[in-house]
Amino acid sequence: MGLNKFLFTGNLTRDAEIASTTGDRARALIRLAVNDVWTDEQGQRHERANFFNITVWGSDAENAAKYLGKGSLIFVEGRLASTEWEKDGEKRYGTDLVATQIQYVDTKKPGSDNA
Amino acid sequence: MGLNKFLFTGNLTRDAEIASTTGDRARALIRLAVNDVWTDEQGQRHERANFFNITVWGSDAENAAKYLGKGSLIFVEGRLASTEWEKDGEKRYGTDLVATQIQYVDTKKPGSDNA
Amino acid sequence: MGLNKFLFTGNLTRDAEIASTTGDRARALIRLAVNDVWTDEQGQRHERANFFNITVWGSDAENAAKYLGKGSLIFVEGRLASTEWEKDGEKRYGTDLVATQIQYVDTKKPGSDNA
Amino acid sequence: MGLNKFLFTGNLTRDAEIASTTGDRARALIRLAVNDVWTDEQGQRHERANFFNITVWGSDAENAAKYLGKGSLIFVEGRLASTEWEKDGEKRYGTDLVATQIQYVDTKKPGSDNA
DNA sequence: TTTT
DNA sequence: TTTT
Repeated sequence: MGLNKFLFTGNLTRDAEIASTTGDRARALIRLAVNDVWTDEQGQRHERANFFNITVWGSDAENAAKYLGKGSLIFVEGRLASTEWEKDGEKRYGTDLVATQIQYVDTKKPGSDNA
Repeated sequence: MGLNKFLFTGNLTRDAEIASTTGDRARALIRLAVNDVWTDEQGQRHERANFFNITVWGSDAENAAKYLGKGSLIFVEGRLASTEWEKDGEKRYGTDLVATQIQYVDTKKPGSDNA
Repeated sequence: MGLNKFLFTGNLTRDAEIASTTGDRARALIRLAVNDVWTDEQGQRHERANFFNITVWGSDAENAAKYLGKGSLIFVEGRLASTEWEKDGEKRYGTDLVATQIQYVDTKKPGSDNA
Repeated sequence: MGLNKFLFTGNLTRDAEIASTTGDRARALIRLAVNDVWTDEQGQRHERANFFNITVWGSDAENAAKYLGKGSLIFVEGRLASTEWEKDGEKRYGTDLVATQIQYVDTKKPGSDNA
């Protein structure tokens, strides 16, 4: 019921690929670099990239695998999901990013147009 | 330069507290439950809560510690930061959530009004 | 396909009421006051209320009419729709606000609890 | 004090231009098309564009005039302001959209890169 | 480590 | 007054 949304613009650091298909539902993984620029209190300019793994489902996943390559610029909207799992008897917590919508700003993949 | 934003509405699962102060800059941690309700293809209703740790800085942190208690309903906006660290010689990757704006929708803390 | 969202917290300036029902679909109108506080460059504090008419559909409309009265505090999420119409042979343009989700923060209506 | 926010992604329907400058404060107007796609209960696909006028102030206005042309894809965040005025002795009410943040997703203006 |  |  609560609002749960993320918004990114960034570039793929590798080609999008189908990671699995269960039933008829494809799942792709997108590795995104989101660039950050800021100036600190001393007026010094800084740059840093943040890297995110984003899960894409269904026909969005199939389109991503077809059209999105390394370097592609996209706008992504999605939801955050909290996860927990166990490793070596120790509980761990993490955050998953699931895309609900992708807009192709600049498709770098050969043979694809920006449609 | 890229767009990097998250938006949540949710309830605190515990009182907000100052976690540390470096120089004059306070840092608080907020533990947020964001409730999700959806109906699947079979018309079955599902509910699930997602839990997020959100870092708050400066005067926002001080106000959070003063006014936000367990159960408080807030709107939070912020940025996602990718992190990497090592444990037992193994690289791990995660995602931090940093608040840039908090709006108090319903303050549950005794002694605080919704002003 | 584009992102289109508004977010408000505010108080009703009058009781919510069903405005019409077409088929089985109810439509209610909510009149919301959203308070604004800011300090100008001279450090002077200002206050102002903004007033918005928000359209609510279906079961949300029925619930609003049942539970939301003058003074109720709510969180509303919704979409903006551009409209155009003619009056006296002159074209006019406006903006409609349509709720997609309402959270009751404080129900002022007698006989309703904050559930 | 209340939350008051809008979020759009859309394309400019014309070049951004400085509308006025008072003191040293520039004001620009952006005309945005926000595309909407949905499928109704009959499975029929619909498309519609919503058109919004957004006011931009200060250096954001100057940058918009420099970098944003017809077709540019942007993300805009801002506040809604209710307005009232009189025309022919009749009171009219409207809603203004004021940008607080603009992110350039795809700058179409010749001579500008997506920096 | 879990809120309404 | 309409963009992809």
